Amino acid sequence: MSDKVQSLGISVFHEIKRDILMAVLPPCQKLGLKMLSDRYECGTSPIREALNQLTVEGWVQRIDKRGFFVADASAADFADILQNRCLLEGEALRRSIERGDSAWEEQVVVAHFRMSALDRDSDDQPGSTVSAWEIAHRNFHQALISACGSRILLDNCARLYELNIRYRVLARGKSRVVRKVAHEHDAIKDLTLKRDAAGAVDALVRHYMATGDFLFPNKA
Amino acid sequence: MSDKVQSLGISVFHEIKRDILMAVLPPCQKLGLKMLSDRYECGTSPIREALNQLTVEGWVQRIDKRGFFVADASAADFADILQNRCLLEGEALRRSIERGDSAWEEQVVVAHFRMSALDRDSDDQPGSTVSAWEIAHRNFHQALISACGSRILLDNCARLYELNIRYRVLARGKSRVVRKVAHEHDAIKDLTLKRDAAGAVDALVRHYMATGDFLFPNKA
DNA sequence: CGGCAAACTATTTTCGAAAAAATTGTTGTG
DNA sequence: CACAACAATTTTTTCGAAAATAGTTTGCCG
Repeated sequence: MSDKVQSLGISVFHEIKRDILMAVLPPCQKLGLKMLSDRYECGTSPIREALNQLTVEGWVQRIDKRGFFVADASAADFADILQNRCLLEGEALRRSIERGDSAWEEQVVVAHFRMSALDRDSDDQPGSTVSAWEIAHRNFHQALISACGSRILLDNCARLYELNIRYRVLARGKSRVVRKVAHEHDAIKDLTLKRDAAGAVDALVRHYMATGDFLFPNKA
Repeated sequence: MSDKVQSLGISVFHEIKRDILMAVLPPCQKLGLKMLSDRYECGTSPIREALNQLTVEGWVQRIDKRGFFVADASAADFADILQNRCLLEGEALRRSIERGDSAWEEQVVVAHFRMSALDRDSDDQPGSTVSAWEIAHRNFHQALISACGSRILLDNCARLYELNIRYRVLARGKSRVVRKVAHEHDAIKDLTLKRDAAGAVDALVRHYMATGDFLFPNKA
């Protein structure tokens, strides 16, 4: 299925991104060329290629002639990501509800069903791979906004969504209690299918803000 | 002032971006490594470095193992950029008006004044350099939203703004008449300084949409 | 002991060439 | 004449090393 024969630079890009996202490579970690070259078993050219892209996407910070570092993580940055997600996904959901056809509705229903099926088995072991639930959750949120009609908006939402996951991973362990989000997802799905744009967007935004308060109770 | 000793990859990044923006490198143009290596007088490594970053920013399209191309330009893409600019800059302006202090007001006044001073000398020769008015115009719009408080939002606005310029350049010559935008800028500035968020955002959005209709009268 | 410069080490940046893959061109066959 | 298989050429991708720059240690002198 997946293209086995793709450039090293591209596969290394995804590997490094995953390792930063899963906090295997912690914030501010120096990303030396030699170290990465050993770790991912390839020359420095593909590594450099990946790092350049990751820099633009906000995963990596570059200091000219001084090297690459994993992007710093802060409550302020997290809040910024959250705010922008609310703005962008809110608008995207509004447009999806306005423009979505029945095929889109089906997508939403299926994605929600698959995610719900995984809710019981909370397999969030602190490994280095993305859990099945994480993928299903991502697909659900993606499905909601998939009919918005704007490629740029979708790309930005996807980018912010991934940046956000890192904070969930970083905060994992700090809070024992697992928040119950299933009913929130249910509400978003139902309001969306009822084409209640204002209600659905409101539920989505509150869903995100609640997550934010949960991870960083101190800051606004 | 400017750091003379910066990496080749970084300077080439800006050069190629400028050439795509100024349509010296037209849409869909094949960007062969050898061709670029000759043109910008350096090895292929810095070129590749620049192209990877430009790909993420949306200036260049990459097809794995088949090379790089200048991103295609279409009325649909232009409309998408425009819509997203309205959404993002609208929100950014709203937040700026809410949060901006007197230093911000000064910035807006100064930027507007400097742009107005250049309005008479419309020096938009079809060269390969960005005109003084273009820079002043950019600064004005940047100043308006500079107090929004969100780095991510500002970065996205800057990116979309630049992507938008290319369409202005591409459409140049197709329409003889130069649109008069000075009074629109005046209105945006005045409403902003009056802290009339709704009015200012409305004026800003209509300003952008009018530009869109002007460049592509056919499409929505 | 402390500041400072020279020498040394480590790392990033850049180049040029080898390896891998795609594109083009050619020949032979149905 | 169409078309598939094969050879030749071009281009992308990757590597390894040279050049350039940053960081560190050493040694000298006030």
